[in-house]
Amino acid sequence: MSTDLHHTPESASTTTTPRAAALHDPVIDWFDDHARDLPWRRPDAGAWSVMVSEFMLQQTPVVRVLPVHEQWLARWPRPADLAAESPGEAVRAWGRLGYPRRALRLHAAAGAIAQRHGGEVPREHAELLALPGVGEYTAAAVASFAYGQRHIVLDTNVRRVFARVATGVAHPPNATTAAERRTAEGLLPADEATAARWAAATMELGALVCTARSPQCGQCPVAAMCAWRLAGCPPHDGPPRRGQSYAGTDRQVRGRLLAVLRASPGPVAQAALDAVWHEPVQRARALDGLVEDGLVEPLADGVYRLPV
DNA sequence: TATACGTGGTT
DNA sequence: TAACCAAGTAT
Repeated sequence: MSTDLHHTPESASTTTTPRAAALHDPVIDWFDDHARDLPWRRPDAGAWSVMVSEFMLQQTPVVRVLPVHEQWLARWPRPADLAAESPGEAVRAWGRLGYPRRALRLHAAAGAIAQRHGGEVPREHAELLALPGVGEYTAAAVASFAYGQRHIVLDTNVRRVFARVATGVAHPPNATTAAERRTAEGLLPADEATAARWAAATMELGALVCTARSPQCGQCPVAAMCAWRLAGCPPHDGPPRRGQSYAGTDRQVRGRLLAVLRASPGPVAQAALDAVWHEPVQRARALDGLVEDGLVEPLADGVYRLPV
């Protein structure tokens, strides 16, 4: 990894172009007027609130995260509070947000924060990245949103905005590329506080206006400067965007099995799990996978429970 | 780099 | 209605 990936204040002001600077004010002004009032964005929201939201928002829409986030912060207001719980309680409280391994990783991250960071969410990008379940995006997001630092924050919304505004294509590539990182660096404001605002603003613009299906270009503050619009809004021409199959997959079986475990306050008998899926080989494979992932604990005599 | 990993709303 | 989409990470 090069130092460029850290996006430190020292490293990037040289790459900001005048054209990039012309985008900053309109987008940030738009954000001032249109930003949603989300709990993790309020002035009294701490880094822990931001971090919990980022875990929950990985591949999950805001509207579904809202109530669960509120419950989590009320129940576990500090990382150490969550760390003191069993991982199974985290999985149970995760409810139907999906990808329950995120609950396990957030619980593990809380443990690491309690143990290695004095109970405070770390400020350093590298320290955040070292936490379980924290990747490049989440580390940058927490450092930027919670601590006001200057980082490129490349989530699916920002990538789509930049693909259109800067690159002139309808959609970003399937996986984040070095070219996208260069584009993002070139657009990132030099000033730290402005960069943090820019990160949140571009994300919100992608979420509310520059959407995947039917962008509201009439509401966009930079429509007149958008490379994609100026090119006539050409349709996506790259490789097909990989869909996520679900029906009939192990993921669906895992979901059903875990739903039974979550609903039960205590251990569950094999028969209750067998009832959720007819095909025994796939059912066994899914259950083994859940055990392997630490989401389920096998007890003696074919009884299972959430991890303690 | 490609794939596995939940869930539910929208078009 | 089947496909697409949603603040990604780990392997």
